[in-house]
Amino acid sequence: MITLKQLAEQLNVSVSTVSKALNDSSEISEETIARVKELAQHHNYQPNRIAQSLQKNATKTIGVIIPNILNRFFAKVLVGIEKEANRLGYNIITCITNETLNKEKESLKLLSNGSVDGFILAASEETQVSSEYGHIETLQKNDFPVVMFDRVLDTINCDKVVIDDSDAMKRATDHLIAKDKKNIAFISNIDDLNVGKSRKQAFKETILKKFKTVDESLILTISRKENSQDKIKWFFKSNPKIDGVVSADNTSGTIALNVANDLGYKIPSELSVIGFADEAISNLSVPRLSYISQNAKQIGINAINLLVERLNSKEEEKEFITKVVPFKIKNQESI
Amino acid sequence: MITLKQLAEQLNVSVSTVSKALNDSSEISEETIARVKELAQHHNYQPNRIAQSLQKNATKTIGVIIPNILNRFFAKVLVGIEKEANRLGYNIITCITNETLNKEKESLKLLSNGSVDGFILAASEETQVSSEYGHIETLQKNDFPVVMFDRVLDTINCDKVVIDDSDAMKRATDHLIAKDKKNIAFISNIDDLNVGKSRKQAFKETILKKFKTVDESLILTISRKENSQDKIKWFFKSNPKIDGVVSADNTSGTIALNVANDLGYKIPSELSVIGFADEAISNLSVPRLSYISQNAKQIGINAINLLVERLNSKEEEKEFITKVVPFKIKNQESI
DNA sequence: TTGAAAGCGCTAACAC
DNA sequence: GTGTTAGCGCTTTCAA
Repeated sequence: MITLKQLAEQLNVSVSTVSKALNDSSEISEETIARVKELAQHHNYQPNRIAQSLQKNATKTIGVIIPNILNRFFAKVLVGIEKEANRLGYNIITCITNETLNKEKESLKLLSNGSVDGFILAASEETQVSSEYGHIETLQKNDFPVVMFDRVLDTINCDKVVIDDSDAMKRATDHLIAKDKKNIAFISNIDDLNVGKSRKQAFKETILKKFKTVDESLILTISRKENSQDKIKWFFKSNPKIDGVVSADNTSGTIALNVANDLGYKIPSELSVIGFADEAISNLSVPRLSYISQNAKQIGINAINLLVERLNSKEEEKEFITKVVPFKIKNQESI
Repeated sequence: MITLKQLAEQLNVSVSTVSKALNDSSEISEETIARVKELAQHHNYQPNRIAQSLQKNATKTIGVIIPNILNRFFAKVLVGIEKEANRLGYNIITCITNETLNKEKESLKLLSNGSVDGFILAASEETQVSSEYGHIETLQKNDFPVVMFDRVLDTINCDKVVIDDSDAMKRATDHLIAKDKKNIAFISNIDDLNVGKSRKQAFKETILKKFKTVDESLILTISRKENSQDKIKWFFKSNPKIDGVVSADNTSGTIALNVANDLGYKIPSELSVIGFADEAISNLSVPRLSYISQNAKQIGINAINLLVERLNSKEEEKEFITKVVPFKIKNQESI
């Protein structure tokens, strides 16, 4: 990598002249600018980002803290963040917490040594259940802007991006009700998460409103250690009256459909299924899963935009906002 | 963020004393070290990484260039890289090329301005077909170590991590042959990729060796625009004699199984399926898919280790090595 | 129109 | 044992 100094020596001008020339300063003559730029081009000069960062006290880099990149939803959010960040001139450093509080703490601490200008964060499962937020508050005390998405902590005061989970679940359930389903089951393998809990809650409320009662035996929660397929199969066999399934996560719906189809259910006449998913996932079941799409990419795009706005107006005391990204329901053969 | 200078002022010592004390230099008295460390702790001092990077001319950051994070394989590799990188004291900056040559070029250029010490790279689809490698060679000329994985370019001379794709495909096919399958089909939605081509080639060779002939009508390639499920359904209906399926990617196998099950095939007696996948994917089909696991995480771990070794011995002229990570075959109900 | 010098936060050679 | 100084590559004020 060639430096300003080296360019200056070769051109027999000062470092500052070269710097100004490359930045099209009006102080420098057209001719010098041309000379400088030509040599810079020739040597493929690129300003050293680290030096710029030190000087400007801004790295143009964002820390993205994500619980689990194997979860399609988070992967998609990351795609949105990355693309939009690049457009805005930012790089992203990704940390995967693997749903642990410890890794989350470590990641934040590590990156808050000047490596990044701000954070985009979805809290880990462990953080949510432990209610330990000190590490995030520390960040804010140290003047790092934080944007939370999806796994949002109510007690933390910052910009947030979410979808209206409860409404999505309500709409999904209503969909089955509208198809005259009477014994609608709820399946979730994310019952330990806040999102999982609020989705379950919304499901129950919707059912309660319609049927005046909730049959708890039609609610299946699957823990991380259990095998979803086995458990769902057992669930159907134990509850033959089930005629509808709402899935709270992005795999149970697929599995439920495939299991039910295998068991001989006529879909959708005898059984309808809807879940949180996307087009690619819906293709993995026969028949195809009807799904609620969370617009994950859009969530990512919103998050990075909120963060960059915050960075660009660090002095002004703007109110924190919570952006609610609309979801979409896609109807397919399973309903 | 508090700085060395500020600490020095508060302690009435020089900046270098503080620096040395924090680094446990033997030049400094026990007592001073204790005083310095106490204040540092109290202020939660962390050395500014950017300043260190500038000084040491090393960022302890790695650029990871990946074609598509929604592909489970790449997501898993990333998990491996991230975890091991953290263990080794490195951060990673992730760029997603979305399979385009252009984004790949841009990402490499952007990060080679001093942002990272080296690169881990899986070439984009477009790069592979275009055979345009100049951007990678430029990197190497500029003394950036590069480790390629999976999507490896033969003409680039660098450390590499791969699995023996051909052998994996051969073994998978042999598995079906051993089950006395006579009309084994091949399904792929990655026929445009090098991996896809080599897997197809290996399949054909294995079939040819056994049956002395390859029935081209039993080879189904699905393009990005087509709907896999529709096409696979049509494929089965057009070729009722199929009694085995090998899938080259990580979705076709699942879809083939679910479609076949829906069409009434008895599995595995009438039809066996095997594909590239992992445990979570295998759970998405009924019955469960037998699969070839690529040990994606291990590939990532190997890649970062090779890179860091290279960084730690930049002067020595070590030979480039290609690490072949073993694959695993997991037998389940589909076979 | 150009250049000299200071400084971002840190380390390390060298003086005292 | 501690301090002074230079320098990593860059930007920016101020002086010429």
